[in-house]
Amino acid sequence: MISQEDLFKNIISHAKEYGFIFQSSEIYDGLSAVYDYGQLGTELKKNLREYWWKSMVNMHRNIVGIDAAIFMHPTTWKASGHVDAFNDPLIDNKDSKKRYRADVLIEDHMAKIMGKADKEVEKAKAKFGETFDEALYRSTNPRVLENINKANAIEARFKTALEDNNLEEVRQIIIDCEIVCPISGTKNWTEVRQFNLMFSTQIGSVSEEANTVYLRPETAQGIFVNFLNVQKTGRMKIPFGIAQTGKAFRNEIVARQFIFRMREFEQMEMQFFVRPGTEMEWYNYWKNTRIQWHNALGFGENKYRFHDHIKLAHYANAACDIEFNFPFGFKELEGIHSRTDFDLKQHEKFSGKKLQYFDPELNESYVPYVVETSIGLDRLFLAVMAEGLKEEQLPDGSTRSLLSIPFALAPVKAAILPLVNRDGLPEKADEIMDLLKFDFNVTTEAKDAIGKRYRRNDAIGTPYCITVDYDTMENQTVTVRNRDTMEQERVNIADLHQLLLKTASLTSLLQTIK
RNA sequence: GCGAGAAUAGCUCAGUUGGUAGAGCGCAACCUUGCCAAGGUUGAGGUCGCGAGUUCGAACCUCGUUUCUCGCUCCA
Repeated sequence: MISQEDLFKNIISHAKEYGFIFQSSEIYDGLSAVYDYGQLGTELKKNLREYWWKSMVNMHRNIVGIDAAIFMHPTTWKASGHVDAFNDPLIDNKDSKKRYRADVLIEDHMAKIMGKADKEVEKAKAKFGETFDEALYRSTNPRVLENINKANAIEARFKTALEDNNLEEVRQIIIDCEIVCPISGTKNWTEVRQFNLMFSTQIGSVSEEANTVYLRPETAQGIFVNFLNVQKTGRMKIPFGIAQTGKAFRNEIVARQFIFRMREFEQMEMQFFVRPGTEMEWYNYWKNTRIQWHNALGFGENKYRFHDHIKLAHYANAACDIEFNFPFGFKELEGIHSRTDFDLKQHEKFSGKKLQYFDPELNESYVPYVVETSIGLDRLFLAVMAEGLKEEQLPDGSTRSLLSIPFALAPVKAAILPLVNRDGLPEKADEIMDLLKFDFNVTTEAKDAIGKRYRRNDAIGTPYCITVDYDTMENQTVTVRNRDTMEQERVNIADLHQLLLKTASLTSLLQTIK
């Protein structure tokens, strides 16, 4: 039995060995938390993207897709809250050289003070026993009140400082509260600085402040700013959705776990615009629809779970994650958020343009509410690799490396293999490839013993090995070997296309979710 | 960001006290080969992650650094 950690290491080395994923700029020692997709990884990733796109866009008559630019007007990110909310105030202790989040230090300090008040209450509780009125004691005892007031005062001051973006004041609070470094125990603090999680660059030749643009930290805003363009030109009627796949960029302080958290990653997301008041209904609809989509991959329902957010982001009135059981535990794979009208209202405010929909049924205009589904393509890729990769024990005692992913997702659908590399068999294999290559990614290979070629294809997840033998030359049939069962059946060459379509195409997978 | 571990051929890994760089698998060519990682011959591929230091001499010892993994931390 191999451990989860070993499994994860196997995934990483298998992904490299067979050309799924390479570290970025490897010959220069790599770039931290950036990865490249190789020849097979690109195919698999493309299939996953297409599975998502077809099910979300093509299979819903009221959802359309766009492809917004990565660069957006800088004001976009002021409106969205990213310029403020994506800034973490950081402070260093000069003695211990440790770096802390200033807001965390202050919040911990407040928690400590509140803890003192709670302790006082506990003490009194023990003293007075059952007759003790906790609420009354809390609101009257001077020592408890003092601590509560102290904490509230700090909180108010801190909140003001954050709202004014006053970093010096944040530092002053830390000094005034006499917060010490947990390591060195000193109050020798540096200035508070902000570490922006957005990457920035300049447009034009002069690097002035006004020309600073950001690489988008999420794709959603490209949809919100195009809301009216799409609604009007597409004559869309609420409820309707706009979908998009594309790269997003975050300058993570800690980016780890292979392709799970990267600085550059791909999102697949859909913003669904609904009549205000109906958002919870749609929120539940999409929770249900999305989990079904995941379950259609056949990894088992116990691999997924919902995680409802208790602490909601500033834009949301309901939010949950679909978590997947990765080799390193249950982690977020997809987010479903009820974003209210926050985003569109913000863009109205900052742009001065109306972003409203006239609802003919109600005979009134309003800013629609938004329900978002947002999934990380790279995380989905990792989930598929983790589920598929197996070291299988065979009855004869040997083992084989098997990538048992859904047929529809396989990078290569079929390998056409001449039994031997002569007597016209390779040419026959080429003929079969010409029949299939327009609709399916197929390969042909004549080198090495047939068994070795079977195993190589097992390792990259090819569902079928089509073998051309001497009978093929006589009666136009081939043997078709199933990747998972290793069993073979004889099939007419003329039936191969239909077989792949029915069992290994995206169409076949999409039909299971209707 | 902190702490721990790791880095030698495409992959998995040996490498003794500091003394000319190794294996298995894989890869390429040819031969052989009638269905589950077959055999043979030949060959390519490494300044041992990178940079300093110690030493007559460093894959090996010391320091720094990069990258990866794990645990904290963080995470719209």
